[in-house]
Amino acid sequence: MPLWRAPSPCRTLREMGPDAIGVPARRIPEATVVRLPVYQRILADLLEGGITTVSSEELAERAGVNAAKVRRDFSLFGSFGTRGTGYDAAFLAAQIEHALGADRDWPVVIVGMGNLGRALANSDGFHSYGFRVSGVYDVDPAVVGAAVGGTTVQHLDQLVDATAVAPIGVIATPASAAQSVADILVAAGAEAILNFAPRVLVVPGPVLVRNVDLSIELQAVSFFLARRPAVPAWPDLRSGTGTS
Amino acid sequence: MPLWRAPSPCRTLREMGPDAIGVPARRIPEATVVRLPVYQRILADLLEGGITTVSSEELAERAGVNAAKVRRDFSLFGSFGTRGTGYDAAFLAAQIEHALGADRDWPVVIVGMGNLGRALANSDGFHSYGFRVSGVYDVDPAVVGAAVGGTTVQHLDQLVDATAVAPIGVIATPASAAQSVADILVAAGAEAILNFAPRVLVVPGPVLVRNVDLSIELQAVSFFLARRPAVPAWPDLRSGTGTS
DNA sequence: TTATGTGAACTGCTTCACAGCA
DNA sequence: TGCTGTGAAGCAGTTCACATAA
Repeated sequence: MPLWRAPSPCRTLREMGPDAIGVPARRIPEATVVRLPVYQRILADLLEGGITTVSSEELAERAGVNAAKVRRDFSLFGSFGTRGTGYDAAFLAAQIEHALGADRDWPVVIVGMGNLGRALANSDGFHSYGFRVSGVYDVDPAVVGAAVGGTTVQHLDQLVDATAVAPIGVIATPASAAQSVADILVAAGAEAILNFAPRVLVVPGPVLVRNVDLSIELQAVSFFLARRPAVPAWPDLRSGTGTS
Repeated sequence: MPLWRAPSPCRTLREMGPDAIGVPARRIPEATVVRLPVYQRILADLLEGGITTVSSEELAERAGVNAAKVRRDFSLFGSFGTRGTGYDAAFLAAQIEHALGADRDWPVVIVGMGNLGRALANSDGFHSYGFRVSGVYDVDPAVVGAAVGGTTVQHLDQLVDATAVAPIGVIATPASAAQSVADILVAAGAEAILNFAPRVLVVPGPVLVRNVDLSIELQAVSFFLARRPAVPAWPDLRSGTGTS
């Protein structure tokens, strides 16, 4: 997770004003937010397979969570299901898409074109759900000018106010450069920063920061393995829920 | 986050038996586990800067969390601090290192040598804290045989039981290949899988799975931005806590 | 009959506030 | 006096269990 849990405010629809279209005002738990993309992916798979209706149980199984959680998650946004039947996959997918803002255009700039930056710039996830890589930056002369993910790598100096048209900045630089890149992104008007560098960033209040640290998850793995009761050929308690 | 929160059991030290050396038996919350690497990083910085003692407040500020949380986190492992003074940075770092299992050797195999796989294989995080990339695999003939992160890329077919000496498998393949790679890793004896592919994996009970989905975090960003009260030039409530 | 939507209970994590110790 | 360690309170997220509706 990700990782560093954001204590984000997560404003309700009612607080949002005009955008709230008959949906009850609720605070959406962050835990729910990060499950929405998973449901969305599964619904897309189902639709592609010609399945038009799905129950909370079916969805829960595929998402590796429990059915009550699925129902609770959706109920936070309104009543999308039909009792006795389940959810209309297409309708549900559209609701989630809207909730995630995936029906809007989200230009993204990525700073740092090492392997990670290139992986991100080329990934499906950064070219769908409304996202669009509008610019990629680096400082290495050997990299500047190259074509990556549909754009040409520009020098970081060019970033000055590129974020005026790209509210989301992604930091994929080494840790040592992360804070100064964050400062540049903020100065250029970034509203949110997705930080892949292992550093805690300091940014002004209104800028949203989310951190993803690839090696923290690995360290969490070693933590759990280190205190495992010695590689048990232990009876299958459950098989199939994926996570855990 | 990382992301998909693992409802992991997180066994206590006492349950662990022999390894528990006078430390109180407590269940360590997952939330604490993922903070330990952050503390560890900060302590390393402090030590490098010649600072030998640190208070929970100082540490909290640098980690972007609150001081009570820092104290609670450490107290779960024992009483490491000195009242009136703070924590001995080196001692604390050693305790965290031990808790995370970073004082052991953790061979890791990585499957999928696209940009992400290469980023991981070359990253510091996979070559420190006890981790060691013992093998990297792919199926693309154009990639097999190349040198990456200190080893040579082998064909996936060679993986058969490489995990006998590498309990941790990392999946950095496209989503479509993730489940079959997971099956191979499990068959080869993997005890834990760190999955970067956007797919919920199905694995037998005792295998620990943690998922990191790079684009879910991006989608969470758009969720929060989408319901922001319209780019407020809004009074700094707080500046400096980084995450939010 | 079936499966949603939800009050209520529960579990887990965070934060407060202060006793206890250096 | 200063800062840790921790009961107790508070808050967030999950799960139960069932009323409700198709």
